[in-house]
Amino acid sequence: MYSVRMSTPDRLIEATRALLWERGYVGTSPKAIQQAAGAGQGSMYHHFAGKPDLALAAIRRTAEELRAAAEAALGGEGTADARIEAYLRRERDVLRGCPVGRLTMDPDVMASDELRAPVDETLDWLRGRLAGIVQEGLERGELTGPLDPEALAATVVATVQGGYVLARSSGSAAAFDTAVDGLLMLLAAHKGRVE
Amino acid sequence: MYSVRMSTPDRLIEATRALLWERGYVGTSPKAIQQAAGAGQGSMYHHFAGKPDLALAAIRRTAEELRAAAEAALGGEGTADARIEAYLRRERDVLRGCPVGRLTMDPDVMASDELRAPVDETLDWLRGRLAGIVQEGLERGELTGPLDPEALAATVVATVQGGYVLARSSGSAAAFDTAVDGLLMLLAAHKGRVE
DNA sequence: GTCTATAAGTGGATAGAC
DNA sequence: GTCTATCCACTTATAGAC
Repeated sequence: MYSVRMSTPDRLIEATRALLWERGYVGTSPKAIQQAAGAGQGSMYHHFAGKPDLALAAIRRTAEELRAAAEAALGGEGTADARIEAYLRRERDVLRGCPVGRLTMDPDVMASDELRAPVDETLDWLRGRLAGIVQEGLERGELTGPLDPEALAATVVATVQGGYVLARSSGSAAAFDTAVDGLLMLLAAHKGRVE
Repeated sequence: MYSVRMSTPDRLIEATRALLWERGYVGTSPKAIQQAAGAGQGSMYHHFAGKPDLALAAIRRTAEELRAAAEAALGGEGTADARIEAYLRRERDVLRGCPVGRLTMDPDVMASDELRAPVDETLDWLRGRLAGIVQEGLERGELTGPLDPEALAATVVATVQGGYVLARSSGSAAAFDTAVDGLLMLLAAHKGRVE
């Protein structure tokens, strides 16, 4: 039950975000959303056309938040390798998984172009942002080749997404950290000299 | 509808495997299983106690198959790095995702110790198997340090699991391959000399 | 072993009163 | 804007006949 100080649409969106994160789209019912939001049936259908419409609003908000959190780590002032490490080590609710990435395993989300778009765009933006940082690092001598920026960026994002899988499977956040440690260990061989 | 030459329990298990892979546990109903298996309601409940029981049989079979497929690539004769590369590049139904890993995003699977066990055990076995190969590679000089076998193994598994996420998100298997390319590129710096 | 009947509850929504 | 009533299909079974 979200704060009464939030508007009903906001409470509905926040409840949907939490449920999508925890149970996915298929596992989330309008009824569950209404109960979590403290809103009635009629109220929900007054503000949103239905479950897909509400899910879209929730997914967009979650995607935007993820982007902001990633940018906070990636947009810093340090060297390329330091910013990538900051991103990899940023605080996460590891056992809950990635609120955006988990949607890729949801058949109904993937079947809808509208619902799928924010997911695709977010992960794509992240890869591009990381690739740019790697490229920059190579140009500045903070990273030394041979290193393909696009490939490294994809590996970084994949390690994070897969780290969530390992953590949830084992029931321990440590598995995520171990995967990140392994990636940073491999990356260490490509650190350039500080000038 | 599976081959009539399969026993009814087998057809039910195979149908469940396919549906779990595609739609997850939450998204799979007994009715859908029965239709895919060409079996009636009564038939299904005669052979299995219910949905969780049938899912357990399906998950166990899928886990065993995954293990066999991984071992086929990892148990070969080549150098450590060649076997890891063989594992990473083995043929996969990339856009369908990992039939075991996707279950970690299923709330009902994670909530059940019985259903979760085969998932955890499979990914854990895989990590251990890879770590052993890395260790062996270091001892034989096929790989050169500094390289923590456990961490590298976790990164390899995470890259694969995350590669599926990237591929499904973008709708293209190429995203998986790019993530794998990035990992192999990083690993290349640790290849020892062939004696 | 397989089939049909039955059932209480949920899923996802529409209609109309307040 | 929010509430209650109503709807039909689906979910996840159980019971008992064949």
